[in-house]
Amino acid sequence: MKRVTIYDVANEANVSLATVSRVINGLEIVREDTRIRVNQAIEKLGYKPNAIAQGLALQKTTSIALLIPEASFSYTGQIINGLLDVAKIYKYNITLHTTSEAIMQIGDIIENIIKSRVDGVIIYNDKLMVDELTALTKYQFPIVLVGNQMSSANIASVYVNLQKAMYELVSSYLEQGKTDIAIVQDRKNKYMVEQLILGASQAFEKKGLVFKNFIEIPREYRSSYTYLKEYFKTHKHELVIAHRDSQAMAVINAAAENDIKIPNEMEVVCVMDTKYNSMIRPQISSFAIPSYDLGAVAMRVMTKMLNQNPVEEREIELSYLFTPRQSTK
Amino acid sequence: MKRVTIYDVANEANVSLATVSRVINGLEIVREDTRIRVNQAIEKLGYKPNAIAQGLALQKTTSIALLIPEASFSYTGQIINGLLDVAKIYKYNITLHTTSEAIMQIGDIIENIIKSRVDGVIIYNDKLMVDELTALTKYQFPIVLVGNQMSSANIASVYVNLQKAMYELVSSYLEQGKTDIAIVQDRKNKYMVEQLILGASQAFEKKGLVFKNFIEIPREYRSSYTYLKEYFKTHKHELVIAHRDSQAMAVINAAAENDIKIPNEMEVVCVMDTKYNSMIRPQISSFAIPSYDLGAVAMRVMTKMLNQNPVEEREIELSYLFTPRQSTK
DNA sequence: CTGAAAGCGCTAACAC
DNA sequence: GTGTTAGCGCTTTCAG
Repeated sequence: MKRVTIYDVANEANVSLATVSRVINGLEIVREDTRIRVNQAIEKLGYKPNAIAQGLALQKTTSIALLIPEASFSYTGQIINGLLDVAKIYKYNITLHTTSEAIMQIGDIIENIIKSRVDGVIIYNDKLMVDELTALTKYQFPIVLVGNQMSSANIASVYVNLQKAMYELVSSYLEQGKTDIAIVQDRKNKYMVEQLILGASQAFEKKGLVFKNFIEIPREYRSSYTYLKEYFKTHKHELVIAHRDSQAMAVINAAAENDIKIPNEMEVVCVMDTKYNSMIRPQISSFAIPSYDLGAVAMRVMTKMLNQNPVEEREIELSYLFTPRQSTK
Repeated sequence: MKRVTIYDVANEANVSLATVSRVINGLEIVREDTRIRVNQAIEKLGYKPNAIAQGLALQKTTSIALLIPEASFSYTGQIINGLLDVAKIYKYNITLHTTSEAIMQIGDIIENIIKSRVDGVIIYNDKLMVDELTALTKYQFPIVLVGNQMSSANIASVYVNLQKAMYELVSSYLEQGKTDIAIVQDRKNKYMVEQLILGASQAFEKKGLVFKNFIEIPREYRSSYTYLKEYFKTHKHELVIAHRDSQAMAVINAAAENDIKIPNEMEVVCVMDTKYNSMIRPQISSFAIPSYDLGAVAMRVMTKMLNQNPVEEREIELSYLFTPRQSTK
């Protein structure tokens, strides 16, 4: 099929290309009959406006870049879905970019994003990447962070206050006199885990105690599970907190292998909620994080910023809900 | 930061924009010293070529659309990762599009993709969507299907032969005299399940038998699990096959709740392999499907087609490997 | 209400 | 080697 341009349509309908442009953009100032004529021509020729050319002329691409850490789809999936759903509504396209562990690449990715002239960038990441952020900041476009609290002139953020969540959870355990509480490291989500530790430490402090049970998975262990299996031979806690479902499962399995009964001898809480938490036995207690909403709201804020609408709140905190299951008493 | 164009760079470096263009495109026919001068100007002004303008001029966007079913990230994650890694190498951008159950939207999505003038489309989907495919076919660009076997002038595909996998698996059970084999429906992956049934039926036929244990989850059940819990009160099979991990887990859990011992009283196999299969206890036997490679190869084939390279094989079959775990004897 | 023409930023002949 | 110029397809004043 030959490329059919606005020009062909104009010819076919015996109008100027300006008129065709008006029709496809729904401008009211076109007479009924010529509009119909143009539409027929469009139909007949199978004309589809070239978004690239429009982008050039309008200086905007109606597409926004999504930056997420590599291989994180299982817990990013809902966020992406939320994002895409509202992107669809506002007719925005999403370009997908992943950051791998190799820091090197990140510069290239940013460069690539800038060249692509997206209208905005949505970033979901563990680490705050301050440098990269400022690099992006230079280029006008709005940035929405999901998961991290932070804002500035053209940066907004949508997040869940994990620190508070952790503070509340840990506090409630401390109230019960349970002070042997541990957090499992999640290398892939360094920033998140920092928040967890902060919240826990705060709760401990309030009780005049010090939080110190951070279970670090040594580099040489391929998986948390292999390490934890050893770990629980000689350790046991009243409560173990993990960030992701797979880590929580590793805890559950490793504990089981060492005959530690859950929840009676040890309780387990997973922070991020996924469907897998309720699929394993015992089902894992977790925080219901509104992942879908995180994405949806982020995209919504983005569209507001793009339309120069006043954004009342640049730091939007979404609520969580602790969902007790079988892994806690 | 003001928009800086190729023109500004040309001015700054006292050359014509053509020369700047040559430099940024790495054409050799530029003298050393002027190239350096241009590069300095680029550096100084912080110039980044406008990919949109390039796209218009070159009639290609170096970006390709990825179309996947909504909410399928958990089992599509690896595919996307493979895709993106290769895309990065070849400097292609990926735009993400998801299809929801509502068929209505699909037309809009296709329309959108066409308008965006991507160089190609990669589709991962359960159903073959023949209509939509032909709609896309009209528009020149190459299409790569992942998961489905199919090809034509500008359509290639990368897939795993699940039918064969199923045939082999079921055959081996039939050889052992185990004929009570069931497959669990997966609504989200209709096409895949069809293949499973085909393979199983074939194996049965060869033995002069008929396969008929297709466990259909009634519409009214929110989840497979709630249905299966009832189902296994009155049913038991020698082998149950599920497509996705979550379905297999539902089987395992529902069986356990009805005191059916796995694998002794009933064996379970999951087709698609995810990390969760080995996280649940008993660990679920499954086929190791090279998801990452599916994505990577798909993208590689795409680049070949885009560069008019001869594509030796338009239907690329990747191999699977049965990985026995605790859910089978 | 419609048309003419300039311009969005860049590439690619074609001259010099 | 480097500059000139004509597009790429569309939007948008500005006239009429």
